[in-house]
Amino acid sequence: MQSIDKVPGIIEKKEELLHYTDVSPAVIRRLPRYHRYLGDLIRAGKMRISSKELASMMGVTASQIRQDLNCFGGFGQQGYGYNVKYLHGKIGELLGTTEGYRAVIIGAGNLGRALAATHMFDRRGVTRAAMFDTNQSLVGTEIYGIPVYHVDSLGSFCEENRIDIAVLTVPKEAAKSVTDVLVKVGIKGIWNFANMELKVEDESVVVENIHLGDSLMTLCYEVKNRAAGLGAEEK
Amino acid sequence: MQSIDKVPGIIEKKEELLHYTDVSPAVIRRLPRYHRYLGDLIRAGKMRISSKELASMMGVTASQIRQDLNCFGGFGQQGYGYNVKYLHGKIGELLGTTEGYRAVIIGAGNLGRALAATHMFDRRGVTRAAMFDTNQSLVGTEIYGIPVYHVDSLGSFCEENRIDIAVLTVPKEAAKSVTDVLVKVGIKGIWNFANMELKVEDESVVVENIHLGDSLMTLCYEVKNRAAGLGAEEK
DNA sequence: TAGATTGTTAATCGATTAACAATC
DNA sequence: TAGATTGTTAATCGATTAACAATC
Repeated sequence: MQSIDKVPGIIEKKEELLHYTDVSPAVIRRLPRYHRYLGDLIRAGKMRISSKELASMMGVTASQIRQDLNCFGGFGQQGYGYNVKYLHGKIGELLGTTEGYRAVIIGAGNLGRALAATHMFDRRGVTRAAMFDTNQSLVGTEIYGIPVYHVDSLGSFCEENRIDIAVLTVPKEAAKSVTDVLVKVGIKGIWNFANMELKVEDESVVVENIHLGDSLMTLCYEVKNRAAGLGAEEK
Repeated sequence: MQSIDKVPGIIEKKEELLHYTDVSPAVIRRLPRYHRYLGDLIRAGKMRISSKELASMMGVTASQIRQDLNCFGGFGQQGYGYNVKYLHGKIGELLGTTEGYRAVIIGAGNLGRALAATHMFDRRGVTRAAMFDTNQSLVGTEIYGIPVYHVDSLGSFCEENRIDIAVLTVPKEAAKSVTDVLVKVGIKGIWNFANMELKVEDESVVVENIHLGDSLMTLCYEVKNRAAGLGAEEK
């Protein structure tokens, strides 16, 4: 059997990760989950894993895992499986963790603070450069080590500091005007928690709308129907 | 043309909304979005809408809307379209807004507070009955009008008050033990914000795992690839 | 009635799974 | 070499779209 540490052949395969504009959204939405599980495996000290084993851990088919990964080139090795650290790193690269993205959080309310407090950003290689709010008693302070500025200075701050991503936790009413500023200064991505679907004309801006309410409703649907379903089965 | 207010025939069609165990998850995940748009239309004073018009608003096909709605029976009327209020109400029913569900929020940190502060719950007919935390300085207080109790009393509270849904905003480490208590007292649904995939053996418990980090990573992927894609097109 | 638009069936498209040859 | 497991093609399955008859 081969050494577990050294995986000859894998590292040399493909040095450049190109942009894959043709990969289906379904595949892309699964990548973070793979990344999470591989992170757990690293922490558990596991060095290699087969698609079969990972599949049974994740509750998906081995075929799907192999198919998904092969959208981006061969990360594994026949007869061996996948090197956990290597695969984790590669998926991380695909997901932009090595790009050094810089983010601002707009809105320093409960949700803004909740997001600021997590390690969600650093863990993914994203720097939280600043927070913005209209509340004068917060302006000038720091929240979890992140400086808070007035929203009025958002535009100039983004111009003076390279900012890639904006996290929007402002009230619905403020979202539009904040977005206009962000688009003007060339923001690349907006993570929108304002309770509305943000539409941006500029094609170079990526918007990810979060609708927690939709998730709650889906849960309620399942609760309602699970109960009914189980009741029916008992009869 | 018919009266816009009265939609003869529609109301009488199907009085009982049965449980639809065979409807695909893809359809169910779209229902909350329809519900949102219909809510907006009500607020805008619109009385009726065709699948075609709604489709163009939402950026989907009219076919999909009709197909989706027909999984649950006919909500529209040939030659007329859909009555906005009626359809909104029916989708709301499907999603359990009329079930009078009662929820507890476990964890009174930033995220717990953020969720407690929103109208997300009342708007969907869900009552926030109580919050729970281990922090003694919070126990006995109220947060946005919701009483805060010690986590130790979670089990007895749920037994004494009908609680359907638990919102988990506790640290990863605490999630397992809290879940055990919840399952024991017969919780129906768990909305899990702890940074891990919660698995519950008991088949009658529905779990909805939220992974905000996955969403952030997807955004980063798109930012990375959009940039690359646009660059390529310019050449 | 004529026009409009649904409900529903049929056709297409895409995504998942199975199978297996390639190869480590 | 033999065994294992990937990468990849082919088969299946499910979801979306198109079309149109039913009907308000």
